[in-house]
Amino acid sequence: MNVLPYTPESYQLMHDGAITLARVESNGIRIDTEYLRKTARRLTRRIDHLSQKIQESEVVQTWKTKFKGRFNLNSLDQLGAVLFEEMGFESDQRTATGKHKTDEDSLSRINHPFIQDYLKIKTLNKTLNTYVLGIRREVVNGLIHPFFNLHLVTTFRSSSDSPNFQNIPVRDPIIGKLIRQAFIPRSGHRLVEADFSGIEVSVAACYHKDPRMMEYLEDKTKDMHRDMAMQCYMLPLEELTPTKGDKEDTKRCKNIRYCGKNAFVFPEFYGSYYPDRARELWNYISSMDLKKRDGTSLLVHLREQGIRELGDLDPTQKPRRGTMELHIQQVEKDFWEKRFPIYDAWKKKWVKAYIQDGFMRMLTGFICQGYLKRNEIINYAVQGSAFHCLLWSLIRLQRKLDKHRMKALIIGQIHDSIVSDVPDEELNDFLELSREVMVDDLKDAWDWIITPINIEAEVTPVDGNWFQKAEMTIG
DNA sequence: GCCCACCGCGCG
DNA sequence: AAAGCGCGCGGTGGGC
Repeated sequence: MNVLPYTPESYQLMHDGAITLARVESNGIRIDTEYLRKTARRLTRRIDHLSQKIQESEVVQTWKTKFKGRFNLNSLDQLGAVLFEEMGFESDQRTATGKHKTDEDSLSRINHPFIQDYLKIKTLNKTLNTYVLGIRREVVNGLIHPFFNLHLVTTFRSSSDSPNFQNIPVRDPIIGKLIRQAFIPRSGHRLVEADFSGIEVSVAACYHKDPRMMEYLEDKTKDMHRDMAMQCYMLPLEELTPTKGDKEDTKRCKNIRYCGKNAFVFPEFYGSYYPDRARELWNYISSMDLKKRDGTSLLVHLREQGIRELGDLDPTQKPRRGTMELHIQQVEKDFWEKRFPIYDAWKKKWVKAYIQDGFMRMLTGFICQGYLKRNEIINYAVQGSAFHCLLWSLIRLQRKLDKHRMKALIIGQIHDSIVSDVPDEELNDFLELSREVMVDDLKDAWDWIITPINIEAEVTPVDGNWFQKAEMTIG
């Protein structure tokens, strides 16, 4: 049986959302085109220089001999053939269609000086082509006008294109700085980014209502990501509690916590399982240089705890003793059976109901149907409703800005955050309005939100740029 | 010259 | 029993 994919209230949200986002698109985002021009030149020079350098490498020599006139440094197919068929490097990693994988993870296992330079060139090319040139191409009268679509995504989230404003680099500080310096406020303004903290975790909790998760969300002294990082890396709490005023140590703790969050907690929520978790947690130790306060690598620390190697990661074999694989298998079991059994039970119940009914209804009234995999059934409801919290807030914020005849402009949206271009003199009012809408009004409007909602705001200096955003506490 | 599948990678 | 969710974009390589 087919069901209308929306209820009247969810239809209204899409309708109001489309109208408000049209205004956001029309406002546009100011771009420093002169900076982009210079950056393009600099990047091009660096790429040329590095490309020159690797010409001497035996890999390129072999490559040219094999492919002659067809030689193309950007061809990953050719690179795979050179490395794995010609030069005899081992790889058991294959793509869905059976080709050798040539992503960063696979390539970095190859011990050859060429690889580092090649990966560097790849990153610089991506930065230049997708971001510097891609953004500059879209500038009209000093502004870009990214589209924010509401009709494309299966989960009823939004997407953005031309250019995509939802994937601007930020995780790599060097690349993030390079690109974000091009995003600037209008004269006398600041850029303000207001985002929900952990909205997907909160929304998920509104579905499953696991009491242990509720404790984590309600008690600000508790920290799930930190706790899981402790358990995964077998560290005492003390090792994850930064020494006050010590910036270096704060960063060390932050990095370990980051790995707990992004290599264990979120992937587990999305449906990953222990072999992949063990591998990523293990790789992060070297790539992020994770260490204890006294400077010993977590690899050494784990060895002292009896974990000497990663393991075979073969799902048909039982993990061996003394491996990270076995340890993380146990952490995973504890995670779902002991820590969050109610969450676990909800997942099973939710999937069973979907298979029985043929559709699911989100807390925001949107309806998903069709042939979905287990992980999709679990994740769609959470991802969609989390975004609807943002969309509802964006609509409401625009109404309040209009009502108060403010000059602040909403210029973009990134799934759980709102980006605005705000005159300096309106800053305090704007931040207060944002808090009012995203925290108070939202909870008043939707009584299914049974968890605390928190937001953070990051603000740039007047006439600064997006890279200079810094956190501002607004409750 | 255009279209498409695939791969890889940027973000939440 | 299965085993990471959602996007957009750039490049290659093949087909028309």
